[in-house]
Amino acid sequence: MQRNTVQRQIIIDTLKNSNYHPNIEEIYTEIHKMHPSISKATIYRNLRQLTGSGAIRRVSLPDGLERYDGIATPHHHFRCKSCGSVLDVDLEYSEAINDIVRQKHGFQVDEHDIVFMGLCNKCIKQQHSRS
Amino acid sequence: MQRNTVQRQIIIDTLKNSNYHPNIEEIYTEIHKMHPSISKATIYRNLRQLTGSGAIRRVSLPDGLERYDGIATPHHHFRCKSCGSVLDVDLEYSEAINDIVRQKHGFQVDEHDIVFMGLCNKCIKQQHSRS
DNA sequence: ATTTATGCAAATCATTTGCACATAG
DNA sequence: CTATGTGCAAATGATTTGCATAAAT
Repeated sequence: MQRNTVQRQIIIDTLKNSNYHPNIEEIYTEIHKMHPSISKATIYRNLRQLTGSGAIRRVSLPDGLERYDGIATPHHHFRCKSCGSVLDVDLEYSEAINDIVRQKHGFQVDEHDIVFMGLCNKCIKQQHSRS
Repeated sequence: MQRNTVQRQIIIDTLKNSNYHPNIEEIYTEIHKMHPSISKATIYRNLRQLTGSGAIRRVSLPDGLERYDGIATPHHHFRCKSCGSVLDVDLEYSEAINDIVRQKHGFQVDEHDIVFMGLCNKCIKQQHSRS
């Protein structure tokens, strides 16, 4: 049975309080400030475990480390090609699209993730001011 | 200027002839059968280069190695949670959804990837026969 | 009391890189 | 000829694991 350790709770809290989808390195750095005794191995083990149990979500994107998301409900992401930041997208999660794929291919479709790519607002502004 | 080497062509051909999105290990193994002198470093370098130039695509999925796709035009994927295979999804690529996100957030949205997850036909059958 | 989790360090696995040589243009 | 690419082996970086100890139930 899974236990409720101090370390695990700190990891969960850190993730819930972060809204920019940190990778393991960033999570470790953040936690290390207040709790320098928590090891990276523990963070790795817990992130894997929590992802498996559905308590948190992993966000896989081209390039870069895996990122983690404290929001467990499905939602979509935007990744800025310039600064690399990953933002939540306010777009209704469509069950209907799962059905379309199921009907076309016969697969059992449980979920889907969408990753949008382009330039974020900050980088658009910077590009304009540079010209 | 980029050159046209024998090795690069073999890597491209191998990818075009594969329709199941191999990872680097699988690409290497396949190439190694016929061309044992081609090194893994060369495959790494070329996959990176070809992805950068848009000649091939990288498919990033949770868990597992990066996969590569010889089809350069955007399309979506399905990943079987049971056997791990990655299949192309026959679903029209929608530019409209990019616009929706652009209008809502202000981002410049160039493209998006959708990954569906569930059980593939083979694994659905196996599940039934096991019961 | 027993099982699960932690911290550390070492091991493993994937990927990149330095370098001497080869080859495409 | 010269710039780019290759193969090899070594280096790097991320992640996992073995083990003794600690903590949760």
